[in-house]
Amino acid sequence: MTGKQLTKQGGIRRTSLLDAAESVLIARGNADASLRAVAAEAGMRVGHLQHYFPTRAELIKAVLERALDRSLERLAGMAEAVRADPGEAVAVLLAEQEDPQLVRLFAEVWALAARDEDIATVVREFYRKYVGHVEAFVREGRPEWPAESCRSRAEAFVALVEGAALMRSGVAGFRSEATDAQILDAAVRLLQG
Amino acid sequence: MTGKQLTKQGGIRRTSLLDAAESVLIARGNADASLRAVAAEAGMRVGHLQHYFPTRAELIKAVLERALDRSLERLAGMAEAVRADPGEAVAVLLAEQEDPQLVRLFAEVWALAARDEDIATVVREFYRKYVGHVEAFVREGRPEWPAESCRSRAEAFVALVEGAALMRSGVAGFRSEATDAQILDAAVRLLQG
DNA sequence: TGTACATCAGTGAACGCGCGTTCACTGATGTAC
DNA sequence: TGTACATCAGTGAACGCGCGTTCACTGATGTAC
Repeated sequence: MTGKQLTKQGGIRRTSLLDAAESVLIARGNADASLRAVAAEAGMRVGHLQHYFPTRAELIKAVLERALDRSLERLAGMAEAVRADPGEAVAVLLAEQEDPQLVRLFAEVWALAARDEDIATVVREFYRKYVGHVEAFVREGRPEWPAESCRSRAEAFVALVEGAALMRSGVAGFRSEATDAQILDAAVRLLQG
Repeated sequence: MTGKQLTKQGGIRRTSLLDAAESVLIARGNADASLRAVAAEAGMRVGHLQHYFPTRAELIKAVLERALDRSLERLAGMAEAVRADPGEAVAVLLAEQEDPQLVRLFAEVWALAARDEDIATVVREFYRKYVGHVEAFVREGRPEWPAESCRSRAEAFVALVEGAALMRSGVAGFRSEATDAQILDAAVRLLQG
């Protein structure tokens, strides 16, 4: 896709193909997300889809990249909320992760990353930036802490939050207020001691 | 499979089919794990495989059930180690989760559970028992704590440990001693305050 | 403003391939008398 | 101990199907002069 020029209409079509592919990926999973299903969801023909994404691999990669970028933007937008009230901000983060579609998408992301080195690179880059944001939050709250401590706390925080998203979803079904409170407490403790 | 009688040889064959299917599932992922690949890995014909597992869905389910049971047995076997030194026991648990094949298998488990209600039931049951074991560890260490607190701490613990397994793997690549120490500290704090 | 032309948008048929499943079959093993 | 028979183990060909990809094509849009 790198060298391809898109008209205004072309850009719109590309975006709706990504939307369609994302929703098919969430609904059916990678194994059953066929180009025909994606094209149908977008109201296009397969050949037309291939005009924008010549191979299936390119389409899937583009879908995941866009979704991960979106997550990072959401996180970056939380900076002020964290400053105001870290506990409340983390609670909001956990609440956002209750979205079943988001959990399904991330389950696909992890499974694909574990197997496809191309996707794995994208995903590692995502978590590198994710940790970078959290590390900045930690640093701001506890400027006296050494850099390495901020980083490792940020990484442990991300591990907890990602695990919580998975376990609080339908996959494991940990959904009680008491559990949420324990997770929240542990998360905040990692952020600010 | 419920009503099928197996000879001694039949039992051996069934087991090696499960072994083969598990290793193909780990190596290729659910999307690319074909019955032909599994049969070849086991040195059998497809028709022969189907004698033991009439449909693909039954095979996959059996593979996951066996793998999850194995994980639970490993956990149950840790009871004494937890009693002796909880911190060390958790460190061992984290170390075991560094196995890339195990992480890949769990990535498939989560992705499948998020989509297939039959698998989801199996997985929820697994986590119910998993939490049960951890809850017993908490209770033993802090008998004065109320039951609900033990349970919610156990659930938060499992969320942290599962997230850590994923993030410490190739998927995110959080692999520093400092991060492991933070995770360990948070995990032990959930177990015993 | 008009014309020519390159490029992008979109169509539709066809390709070979690997898939899960079905089926009819033979050979091996265990069991009842 | 021997025979008959049911059941399990294993073979191999064939099925229809949906898949990703290729390709030659027409129509629409933008750009250069």
